Amino acid sequence: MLKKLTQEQLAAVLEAGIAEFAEKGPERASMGAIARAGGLSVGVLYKYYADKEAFFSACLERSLDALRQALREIESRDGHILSGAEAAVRAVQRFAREHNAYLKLYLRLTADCAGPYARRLADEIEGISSELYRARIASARESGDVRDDLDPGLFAFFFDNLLMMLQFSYCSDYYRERFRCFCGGAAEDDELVAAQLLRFLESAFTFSRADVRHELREGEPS
Amino acid sequence: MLKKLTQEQLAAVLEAGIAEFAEKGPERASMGAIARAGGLSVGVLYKYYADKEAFFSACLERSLDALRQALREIESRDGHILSGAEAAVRAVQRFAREHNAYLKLYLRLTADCAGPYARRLADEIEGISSELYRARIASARESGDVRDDLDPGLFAFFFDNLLMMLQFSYCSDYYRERFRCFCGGAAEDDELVAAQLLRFLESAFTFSRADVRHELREGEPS
Amino acid sequence: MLKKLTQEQLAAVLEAGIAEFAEKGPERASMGAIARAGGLSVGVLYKYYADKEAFFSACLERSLDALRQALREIESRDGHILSGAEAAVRAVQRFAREHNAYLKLYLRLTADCAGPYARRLADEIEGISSELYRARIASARESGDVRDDLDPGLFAFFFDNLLMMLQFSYCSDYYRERFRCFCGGAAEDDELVAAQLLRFLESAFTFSRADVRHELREGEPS
Amino acid sequence: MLKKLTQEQLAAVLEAGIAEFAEKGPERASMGAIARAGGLSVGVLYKYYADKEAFFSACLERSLDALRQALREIESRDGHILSGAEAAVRAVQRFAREHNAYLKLYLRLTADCAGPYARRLADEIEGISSELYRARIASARESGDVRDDLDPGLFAFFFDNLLMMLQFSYCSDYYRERFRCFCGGAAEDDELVAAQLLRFLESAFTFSRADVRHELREGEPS
DNA sequence: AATGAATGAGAATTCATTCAT
DNA sequence: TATGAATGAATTCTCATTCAT
Repeated sequence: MLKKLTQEQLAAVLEAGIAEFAEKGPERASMGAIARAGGLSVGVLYKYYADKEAFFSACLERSLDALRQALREIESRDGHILSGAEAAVRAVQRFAREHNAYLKLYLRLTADCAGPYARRLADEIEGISSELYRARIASARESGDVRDDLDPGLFAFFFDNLLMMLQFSYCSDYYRERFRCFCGGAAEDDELVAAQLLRFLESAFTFSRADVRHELREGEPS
Repeated sequence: MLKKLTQEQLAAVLEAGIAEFAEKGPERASMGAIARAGGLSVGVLYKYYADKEAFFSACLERSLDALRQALREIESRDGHILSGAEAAVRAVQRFAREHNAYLKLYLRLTADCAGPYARRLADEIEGISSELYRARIASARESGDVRDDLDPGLFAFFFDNLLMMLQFSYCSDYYRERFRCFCGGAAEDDELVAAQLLRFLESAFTFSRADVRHELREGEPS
Repeated sequence: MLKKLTQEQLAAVLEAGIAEFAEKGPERASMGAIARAGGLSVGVLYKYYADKEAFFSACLERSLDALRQALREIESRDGHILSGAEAAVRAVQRFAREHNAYLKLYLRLTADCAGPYARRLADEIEGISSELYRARIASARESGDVRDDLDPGLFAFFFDNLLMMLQFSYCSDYYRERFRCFCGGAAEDDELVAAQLLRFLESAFTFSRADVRHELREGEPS
Repeated sequence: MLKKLTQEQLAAVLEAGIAEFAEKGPERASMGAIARAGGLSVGVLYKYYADKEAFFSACLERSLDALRQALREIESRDGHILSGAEAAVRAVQRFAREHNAYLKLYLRLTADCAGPYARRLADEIEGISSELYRARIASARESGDVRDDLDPGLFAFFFDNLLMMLQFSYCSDYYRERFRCFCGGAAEDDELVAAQLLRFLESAFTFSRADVRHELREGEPS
């Protein structure tokens, strides 16, 4: 009996598929090209995956596993919300550098408005992070670490928006160029970007106009 | 020499193209269907645009013209940077509601990593807003309206990121679903969203940890 | 405007299709080969026929039109049932020589047990001839031209069976060879075959054992 | 040297093949499915049969063996030619009911105009029955049991044609439907069909117009 | 110059056949 | 020697692009 597709081969086609799907889009990606890139024949590919659709799903699943894994790592961190944010920012930067293609694919799917995945994907992925962030924000609010004049959902939404855009700015040609447009060489300096974003977030998270006024008043002599 | 298409005809195909591209995606959009919908024959379409790619690019350009127009309106406003931000947020909301298809198309562009236009278009489009925002921030910094501990480029970048994501959250199926994941029904309440985002921005723009400490100290009796 | 497929071209592809379907069978027939043989590109073929199935149906319809036409010619003849039979036999011979491919196709379809056409075809084609023959036999019986001890349906069935086999014996390789096996060179001699078959039929049609006995008795002197 | 497949295994694949070929047709029948159904691996199947074509041929051969066997049983019968015909008709009916798939396959063969086996098989199979029938007719003619105004070959041919069509009328969907078209419910009544066919044959076999006239004359008083 | 019919390259998918194990 | 996984040629069908009218 011939050995089944080894784990390496399997991983290879999936990676090839992710790259091709990310690069060309699900429609223009060619199963033939993927098989070749993955080092096997179309035939086997179709032995393991019923059709393009099924194979695409498998590629997607692989990408999402990595995404979820990354999320879970951030999730596990305790401590001050800002250090959580820092962990998230760093994770985003690392993930974007390491799994460029995964994010390209993810970005493409989010852009394909008519895509049959939009809804399911959104619920599956964003469900995790939205829940995570909201909970974190709620508990931080209780301990007085964050302002209390913002809706936790919207608060989490704005935060995640900043992370998403950062992610994309590392992987899509368009967003990378845009990043450079805005920031010039600073775009290459991960440390700088992280530090500045955290400073931006710290303020947004922490200080409400009311608080500041209040603190000032508090500080005043009676 | 070709008799130019009348302005109406041109507008008609481009709008037809925008609608079709936004709906079906660049791959599944059919040049034939677009020509028909625009009241032209494929032949003429190909007289004016070298190929599908070029035509897509033209549709995009038209969408972006509208975007630029909206930007210019904001640009013209003077006054405090926060009222500028408010104008921008409102503009984004209005534009997203009115020109759904334009934004879908724009989103697609940003996701098409292999698109040969990505780079050029990024420079062209984002160049405007980045310049605008940076200048505004610089002048606001001089007048003490915004913090001075952030790189103006990154500052502008973070701001624009929030606007971009808001935009997309109104037009793509994926981002709309994500919006709901995070915010529930609040996603439908433009006023609430605008107000909360502005509050978030105000803090991020205005208060640095140093300032707050400083102000507290300043407020203390000698 | 380019001319639509001319009638000749249309006829040409259909003939090419009939030939290919008859030769290779509906599955193995290649649309590409048919288009080439018919002198046009696959593209046009698919412009005029939605898919292989639809094109096959069109080929079939063309064949059946010819068959029906031939039947109608026989049908119109009046007179003695044996002269009707003679007309039928001659028609079968002429048709088989002229429209070899049509009959090959027809034979193939009748052999494809699982084919989706079996039922419909049978009803459509055989309905005509069975009705025709039965009516003819019934009237011939009334006028005493044929025996009256056979069920008209079975009678017609046996008659048509002989015609069918004769038909096939002129067109399929197998049946032609079989024909030669049985009859040697006589198989080539249409006149001889027709004459002998008619003699065979005359007896089968006309004389029942009872009649013969009866006639003998009748002829006897009292 | 290959160890031969055991008789059981051989019989199993061939039967599986016959069933699959009869059901799906030679094109859509899958070698893989047949091997599986027959309890072998594709590999072995291809060790024993060069290709699909060759295997199909072997299945056919097996079917035909059964046919020949049935023929031989009829052959052995002596006696009046009409009782031989009766035996043949009954054998056809029994065989058709019992070995449906064999006949379907045989029918397919006769329809496959391009089949490279058509010729050879026709010679092989039809050679037997044509020889048998011709001899029988010749001896019957000598003993005055059948008319003498027909070519023995054509005579045998017409007779076999009637048997063949009867056979097919019991097994192919098309011919079964046609049978019903012509005969209605009578098609189900084997006894009736046999009786009527024999009556038809008796006349065709026995009475020539000349004979009848002659007998009449003979019967006349001098 | 405009038309839209025709072209044909290219993509998905199947399955007979091979061949490494 | 048996296995059944892997191969890849061949087929259907689509649609961007061309070009005869």
